[in-house]
This record gives sequence, structure tokens and C-alpha cells, in this order.
Amino acid sequence: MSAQIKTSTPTIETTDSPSEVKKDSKHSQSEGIQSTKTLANLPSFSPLYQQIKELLLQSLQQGEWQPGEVIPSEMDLADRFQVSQGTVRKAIDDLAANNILIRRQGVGTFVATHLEERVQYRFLKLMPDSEDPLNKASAERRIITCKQTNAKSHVAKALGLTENDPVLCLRRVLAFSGVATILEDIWLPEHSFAGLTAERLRDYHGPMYAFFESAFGVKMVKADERIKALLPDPVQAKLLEISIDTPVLSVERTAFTYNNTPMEFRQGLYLTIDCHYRNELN
Amino acid sequence: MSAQIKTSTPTIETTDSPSEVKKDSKHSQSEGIQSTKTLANLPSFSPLYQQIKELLLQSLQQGEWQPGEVIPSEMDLADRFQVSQGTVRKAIDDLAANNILIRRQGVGTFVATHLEERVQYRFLKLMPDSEDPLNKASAERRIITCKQTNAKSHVAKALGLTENDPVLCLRRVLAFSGVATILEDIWLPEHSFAGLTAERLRDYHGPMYAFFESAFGVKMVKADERIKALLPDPVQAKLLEISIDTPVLSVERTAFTYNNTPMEFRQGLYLTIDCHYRNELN
DNA sequence: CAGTGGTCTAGACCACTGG
DNA sequence: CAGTGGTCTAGACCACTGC
Repeated sequence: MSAQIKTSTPTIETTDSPSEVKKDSKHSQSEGIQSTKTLANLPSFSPLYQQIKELLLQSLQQGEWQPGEVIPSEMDLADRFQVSQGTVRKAIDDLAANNILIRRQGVGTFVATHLEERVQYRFLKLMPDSEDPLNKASAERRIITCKQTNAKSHVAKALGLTENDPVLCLRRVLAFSGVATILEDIWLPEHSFAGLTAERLRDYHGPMYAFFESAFGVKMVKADERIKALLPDPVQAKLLEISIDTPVLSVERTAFTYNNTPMEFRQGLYLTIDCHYRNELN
Repeated sequence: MSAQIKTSTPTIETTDSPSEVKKDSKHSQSEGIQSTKTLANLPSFSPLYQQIKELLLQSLQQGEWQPGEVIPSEMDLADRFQVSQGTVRKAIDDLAANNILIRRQGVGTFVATHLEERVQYRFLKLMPDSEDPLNKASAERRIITCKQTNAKSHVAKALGLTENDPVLCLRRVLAFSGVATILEDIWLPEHSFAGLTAERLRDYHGPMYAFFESAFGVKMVKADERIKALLPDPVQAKLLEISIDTPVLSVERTAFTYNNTPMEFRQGLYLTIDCHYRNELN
């Protein structure tokens, strides 16, 4: 049936409780709203669990549940949306597969967060060649600059802004056990990160995305990276304490919040003498 | 209950039909074999669908269903394993999520293959900077060498062999629209690829992994990559038609068949002047 | 021990594909 | 139109966690 959640009921515009969903009657898979095809041969409607997923995403985006918090139990959500537990379950499964929610048996389902020890540096795929130890948390961070500028075209494009829109631009160096390894230039849309200063960043001890979460309520959910091999320019080389003949990885990343909204663009230069970028293909 | 599939019945060693599974009785979730905990506090048993998944993997590995073929319908498998359709479904879902099986509504479930147009070059993450066109299929391949040697330690380690075990070693160049872009050194365990020659490779038009499938029955399922930035040595530079000052991406890949058995190790040098390695992070 | 997620079943019906 | 995967439900029970 691919029942559609009632989005517009002629008489009732919106119910009081937010994100409320009505299905006309359970059991009946041959009554109520069923129209599966909208128009002639359009891609057909979404299944119920997809709609639930969207509603959950909306709640997340609107901050109804903050990163790190529990969301209601599957049974509660099933009641709220008037669907079966299994349907809610499938929606949550999807979100959990995308690392947006985290399930913990016997405890509940949580909004993923960059604050957790376990998932810290989720987006940093750099590993020491000597596999064994994963440094990361012990990184020394040095903020080089933090200024407000106007978006150049490639930055604007990546952030979905128009050229010259105000952006924050910062540069930092990460060193692992004393070795400068990563130089990053980071651009953030000013409208979402107003008030960010080098001091506040320096005072925060933890991954940057955790800082963004707690200080600006911006939760990064997904990212795209484009990797090239480059030679650093003299300034970059100096900051990384290498010669300009030492090739480095250029990792351009666009990071997204809920709704695939780009919220950060960064270019990282990774020194890959004792490290490598690790990737798993399926 | 996390029912265990009967693996050893005192009286019957193995049933005739391969991969046959018995569950003592449906319905009864409080009868039959239930022991959920093996010993004191061990990691607890696998759920049924995991066991089904293993059995499916075994069948795949043993070649019961070849790449590109349909596997039995969910109902048939449910009958065969004496579990409900839902349980088979969940097992297949897992395998489909790992690109090992492909579901096609209204048609059936297929063994994934590198031969299909749609998934060709699944493991090649190099993209032209000008997003639009994805060349790939139009690549010109040139085999430089193809010889039998003995595995050096790093190759042996990657392939799970012991040093000096016989391996096939080949080198090739891929060019996209006339531009040499990728130089690859590829090592294969001789025991699985005996008879591979440069001629046979040249005669085959299509991705290498498709060739491995049809010629040697080796299906690559997963791969790990380690990426660094390097300067090419003079020989490499010549083959890529670049100067030795041009940094390139070094992509070391270990590819695995079913069971996480490594079957290939390769080092690729990617010219990233007009291309980039594309990665999505979740 | 109560509550949560995890597994399993059974059955109904929908959506899609191919002959 | 038959057969396949896809969705949805309802209910039972298991496994795990925390109090």
C-alpha cells in the first residue's frame, strides 16, 4: 500500500503535537488513503518508514533532541506516529546506518555526537603507518589565523553561498607527538558561526566538530572529500616544517549538517611520511 | 531465543542437501535448542540471521551461485533453511548492504559482479575534476610487464603468504582520453592465478576484476586502501609521462574475496592534475 | 526487575518485472 | 498474470542495561 502519512487534512491544518502523524487505520491495508501513484508515471510515493525517517530528521534538525541525548523509545515513537514498532525500527535502522543515530541495546537510541570518545575524529582518516597506536586525541592544535573575509568563488560554491558572502576563515596546524602533520584552512559560513574566535577555539579541548556542536549547535553528519597530491607553497611548507619539495596530500572536504546543507569547507594538507589516509572500499 | 542452527546432531553427521539447516520447531521459542550462552560469559551466540548469512556466504564462496546469477527466492531459502522469510530477508539485507548481493525488485536477488556496466570500476575512486563525465570505461590499458616472481616481505604480508612464495607481478598504465593517468603494480598469489599472461589480459576488454571473475573465479568483494603523496621515481615518471617533480597519489590496495581472504595487492600511482580521489565520509 | 533494543515469526498486501 | 522483492503489522520472546 505504501500508505501516505496524512500531510494535509482539509479540516485540520496541523495537530498540536509537533511531527504528529496519522495513519487512517491500522490493519486496513485496503482502506483510507492509499493513493500510491501521484501522477501518471512518477517515481511513486515513499514508503511509510521513509516518511518516519524524514520526520525524525526534522526533529533532529529542529533540535528537539540534542546530540548525545536519548530519543524516545521505539514504542513511544510508534505511538506518536501511529505506526507499528517495526516501521519505526526500520526508519531508525536507516539513520543508525548513516551514523546519525546510535542504538544501545538495553538503554535506548541516542543522537550521534562528535563529543563521544568512541567516535571522535570520525572524519579524520589519517592513520600512522605503524597501525598499532591511533594518536588523534593526543594531537596538539595550533590556531594560526582566524579572520572574517568574503567567500571566493570556489568557497562560495562549496558552501552554497554567493560570492563575497561573509565567511570565517581559519588556519591551524595539528601535530602528533610533536610532529606537525596537518595544515588546514577552514571556511565557515558567518551566519552560522558568528562569534567564533581563535581564543574560544583554543580554549576548547577536543575535536573541532565537537566544538561546533556545543558552541553553535551545528552537527556535522556527512562529508565529501577530494584528494590530490601537491607540493606545498613556501608558507605552507614552513608551517608543516618541511621543504617545498616534500609532496603532501591535499584533502578538500565539504561537510554537511542534516538536510545535506554544507556548513564547512576545508582544505587540509597532510604530511604522509609516517602516516597514510586509510580508506575501506565495499 | 537466538536459536542456534543445529550444526552437530549426534546421529546424523551431514544431511544430503548442502547447507541444509534445521530449526527444531517453528513457533516454539521456548522449546528445542535454545542454549544462548555457550560458556560462562562468552560473547553470546549469533542470531539466526547471522548464521543464515554465513551459510549464504559459504554457498557463494563454494561457487554454488556464480557472479551475475540469481540466487533462490527468499521463500525458497526460507524453506531450505527452515526459517521465516523475514529472517532470510535480514541476512540478505546485510549482504546487499556490503555489495555482495544485489536485490532487484520483481526479479530476484543476484550475486554481485564486476562485469556489470553499472558497478564497473567500483573500486576506482578517481574522478575527473570536471565532475560531469566519468570516463573510466573508455580507458586505454597498456600492460608493461607480467612476470612471475617471489613475494617480498611487504607483498607477502599483504597477501597472507610467506616470503618468497610465488606471485605474479604485473605493471600497467591506464590512460584516459590519451592522458596517462594511472600506473599500477599488481601482485597476485600464483596459486590462484596460474596461467595469467599479458596476452590474456590484453585480449580481455573490461575491468580487471571482471577478468579475474570470469577467468579465475576470483570475486573481489572488499578492499582496503592506504594513500600517500609521493614523487615518482624516474621509471615511473617516464611511464606516466611526467617529470620526477610532479607529485602523485600512491594508492596501496589490498583486495579481498569472500572470507576476507586477500587475493591482490597493488600499488597505484595516480596523476592528480585533472583528477582527484573521491571519498564520502559518514 | 522494568524498560530498551534485538530477533523471529506469520501473514497480508503492495510494487515491480517479465513472459 | 505469476513470481519476486518491498512494506507493514502484531505479537512473542530474548539479550542487555541500569536501578
